[in-house]
Amino acid sequence: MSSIIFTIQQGVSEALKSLYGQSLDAMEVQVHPTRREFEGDFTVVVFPLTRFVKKRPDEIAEEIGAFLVGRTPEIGSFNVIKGFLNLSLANTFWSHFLQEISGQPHYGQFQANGHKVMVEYCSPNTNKPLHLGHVRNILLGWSCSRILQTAGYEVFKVQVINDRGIAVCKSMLAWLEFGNGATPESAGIKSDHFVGEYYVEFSRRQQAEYQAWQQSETGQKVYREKAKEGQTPEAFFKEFVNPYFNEYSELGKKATDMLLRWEAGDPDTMALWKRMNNWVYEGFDQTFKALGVSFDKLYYESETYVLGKDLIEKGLAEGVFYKKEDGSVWIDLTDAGMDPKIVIRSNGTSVYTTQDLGTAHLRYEDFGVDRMVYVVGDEQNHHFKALFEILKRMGEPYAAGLHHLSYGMVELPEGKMKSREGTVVDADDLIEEVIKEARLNAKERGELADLPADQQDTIIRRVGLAALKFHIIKVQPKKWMTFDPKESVDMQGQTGPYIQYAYVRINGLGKRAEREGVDLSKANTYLDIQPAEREVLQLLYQFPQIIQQAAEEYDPSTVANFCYALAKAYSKLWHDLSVFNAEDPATRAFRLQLSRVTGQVLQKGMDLLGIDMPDKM
RNA sequence: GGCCCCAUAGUUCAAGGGAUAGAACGGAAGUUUCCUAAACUUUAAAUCCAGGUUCGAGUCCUGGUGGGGCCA
Repeated sequence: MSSIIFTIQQGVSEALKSLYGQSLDAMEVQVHPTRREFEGDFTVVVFPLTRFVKKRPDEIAEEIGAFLVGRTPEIGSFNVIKGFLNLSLANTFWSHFLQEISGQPHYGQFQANGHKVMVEYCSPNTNKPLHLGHVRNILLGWSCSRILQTAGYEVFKVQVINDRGIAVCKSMLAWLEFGNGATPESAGIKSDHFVGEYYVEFSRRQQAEYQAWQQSETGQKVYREKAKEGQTPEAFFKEFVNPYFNEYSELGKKATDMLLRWEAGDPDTMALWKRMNNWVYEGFDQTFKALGVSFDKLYYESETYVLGKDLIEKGLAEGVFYKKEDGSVWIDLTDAGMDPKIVIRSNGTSVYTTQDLGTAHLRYEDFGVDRMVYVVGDEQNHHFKALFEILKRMGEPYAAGLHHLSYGMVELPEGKMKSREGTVVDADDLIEEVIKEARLNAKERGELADLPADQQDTIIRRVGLAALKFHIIKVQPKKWMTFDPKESVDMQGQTGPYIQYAYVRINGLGKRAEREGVDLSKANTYLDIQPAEREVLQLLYQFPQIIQQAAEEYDPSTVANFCYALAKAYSKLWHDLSVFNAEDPATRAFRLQLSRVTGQVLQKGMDLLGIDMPDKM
């Protein structure tokens, strides 16, 4: 299907030549869908043309309009408002369009483009369960990979699991000291939550330890020696938290010792580490499954944190990096507007950037991707800017295809989530909550009453998750968002279930048409296209461009908003016109076909967001 | 100190330099002998401030104000 937009652009270009003897490249002509409140399908913006043609914009518009209608069969009529030339396409164009996409069950799917892209998302720590922030990350990552795949890329989904470090050791230590050998099974708690409780337990114990220490002789002595003049004990000890944990805390020392034993490969420590991490993974897997997401490969920080040093050596030899007298290694990024960046400390240890360099290189070796997308929160904007710049200077072959899909923090109506204040919204609780709400709604409506319990459950899950997922993903990634739990379970208005509902109505029609063996072959004889039908057709026409745009901008919210617009247009059609009970067979056939394609596109669009459609609701 | 991001109805979100800034929730008023009312219709309500560029600015530029982040 050649683009009608390009046809219009070419037509305008020819009109300029033929009417005014001016030449303008067709691609320069501004054409966009006509706004709802005006009549027409596509609009040519004429204002810019006054540079070439010394006439009033509306005069030029009239002349070009007449020229186009005369020689372009797809264009039926036109109207001019100020400098806007609104073109209405012929009914036959829309009729043909519908016939065409009716024969394409995969309308919107692009041909493979030969590019391979990796999408990294989620990247949790193994000391506590997933929370609302991870949910936004996971939904964005999943959706982005679906969109890229549909846009023609071969996609690999990965995550890096932060499975080592002091935080992980804290959970381990707390379990060892206070766990009495309990297991998730014995405690009857989901296994990642079980481990998370020991992390919390550690913090609690250490807090108590600090309180006691403040009253002790040592604590008092430190206060007398180190407090600033006039500083109250409360203020001083609040500030002194970190030095305390590092220098005085018994538990802190035990945790640090454990980290050292882990680094030394102590067998007991390794065994404990593996055991507890496996509990966490088991729990994560349940959450991933509940959210309907998966990964092609997992990278573990315990394996990747040693990477990168050899690349630094190579870069040193090539003059990308430089060594200071103290032995530390740096890269000068000042001409890219950044401060010099350290990549190896003077004691020879590496920094986060170093292992990220190594990991990127490893992934390239693993998959041969020419693009990598990192779905990571915006607090790391600077980190990725520096990382990408370094990879570019190292001459890595995929360096031009790196992208940080940066997303804003999720806040609650009360403000930021704070683990210390216990206001973190847990992912599993959240999922359970929306499903509960969906169940309540379903009961009230009673539509599912005849179905067997397991089918009801499937539907209720889909509806609940649609509410949650759509609520999060409709917001542009880079925007910080306020997550109101009450609104996230809404099922009316601009929500996932609203879109599902439009689909379910269509599904009902389709089933009935099939049951009654309705003949759709007369669909193409219907030409009296109504405004509500035309609006749906216009949106269907945009679908491939929406996918392309979403892929180019790494922005699933584009697709979410499109799905909503389409569902809304269809709901309007449903209200204004009869489909099954249409006046004559041709009209009915046309509307059934239009409905079927709309359902197909809604399903495909929502699939790109990771949202499944129910048959009934 | 340096760099980056955000600011739109009461609230949560839209708006590829283009028309009268669009939805949803909440508020007010309606629609069901007819394909599922999780729907539809009507209504009140917003671009942080001051300059500038442009035929045209929520959008681009400069300077403020407020909020947030990052780098030492």
